[in-house]
Amino acid sequence: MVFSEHPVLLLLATDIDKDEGSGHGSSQNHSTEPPPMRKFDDSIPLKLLKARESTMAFFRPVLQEIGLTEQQWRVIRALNEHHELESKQLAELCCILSPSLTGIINRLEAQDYLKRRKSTEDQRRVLISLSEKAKIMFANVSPRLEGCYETMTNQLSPEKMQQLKELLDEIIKLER
Amino acid sequence: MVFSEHPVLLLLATDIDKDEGSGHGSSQNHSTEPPPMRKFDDSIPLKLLKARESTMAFFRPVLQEIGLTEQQWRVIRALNEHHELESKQLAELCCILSPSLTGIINRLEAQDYLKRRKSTEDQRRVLISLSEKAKIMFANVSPRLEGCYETMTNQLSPEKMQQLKELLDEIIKLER
DNA sequence: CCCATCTACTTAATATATTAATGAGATGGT
DNA sequence: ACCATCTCATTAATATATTAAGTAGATGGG
Repeated sequence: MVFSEHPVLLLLATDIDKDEGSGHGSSQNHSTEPPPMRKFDDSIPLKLLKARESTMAFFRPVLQEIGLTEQQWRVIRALNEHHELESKQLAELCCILSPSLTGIINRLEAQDYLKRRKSTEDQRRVLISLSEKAKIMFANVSPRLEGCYETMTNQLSPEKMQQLKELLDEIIKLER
Repeated sequence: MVFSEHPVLLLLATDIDKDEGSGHGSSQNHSTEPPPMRKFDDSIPLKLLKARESTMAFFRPVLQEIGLTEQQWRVIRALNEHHELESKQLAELCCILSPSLTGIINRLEAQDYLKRRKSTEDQRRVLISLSEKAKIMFANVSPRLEGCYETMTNQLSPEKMQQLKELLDEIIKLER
């Protein structure tokens, strides 16, 4: 994997106008110069973005049907496992920053999907839990989503899915 | 100014009480009961989200330093490879929907990072290309980002990275 | 040529992401 | 008890994501 390149050469390279017909016709490389920069769509962050999109496509129809966003469902799902959580804990579990979570909680509360109360020991903390309505909805919807998950897993193959999980866990652990 | 925070990714040692399932403790399942649901953070979409966050942590400091967002950089990077693109093509390459792209282009144009012109044959199409300022900036910044990429790759191992790419490509191909 | 239809882009409205700042409440040292 | 300092949640400001609606320009059939 070579990343080193001369900025100047790079600039010159951009002067080569590629025809832009939907395909990436990169067949005209006549130079014997150092390998060009990593191609745009070879980037891991971009692939992770696309992959996430592909997986969400399996679930979106169901969520859309019940009128919940991805993030709202993540919050409800986390609360289903933990009964009651502080805002901060919820944020960590759901990978949602606190300021975003505040709005999400407000909207879910307005729909009677959850309740908030203040901790008696520490008045700063807000404790959040599911309403009965949310529990019932969850019980109805989650089997359908599990079905979607199974479909997706089988379409790739359970082995590859497992392998992917392990690699993702390693990436997640990386510290910059 | 702390990036290392991203509290979202530090859910390693959260002292969130575990057990407490609503009545149905889940250590052992009856064979007749429906299988317990997948645990929350075993979900592939969530892992993909976290993994993307982890990878972006390697690049964010550099982007932040030059005052560009992730999406803005993606656009500039794509334009660096293709010289001139229609809005629609750019959207597809960058995985950004048209309405978002409109705003991103406006802001980048306001900073003199790119130029837009209308196609002469088809007045509907907008053609976008980098300004000289952007090309120079790109030439200066991209080597640093390539360095970040290399650091990340080595930290995981190039082999695993390659393996991950292949699995992600398979996921991306899945059709719902 | 006329018109229905389609396409590319934009606008609008709402939800979320991100960083900085604020306000109420806890905490420790003196 | 007093005060500087922290912490948690929220607000503010800006950028993006997402769906729906709108607008101008192409396109094909009658």
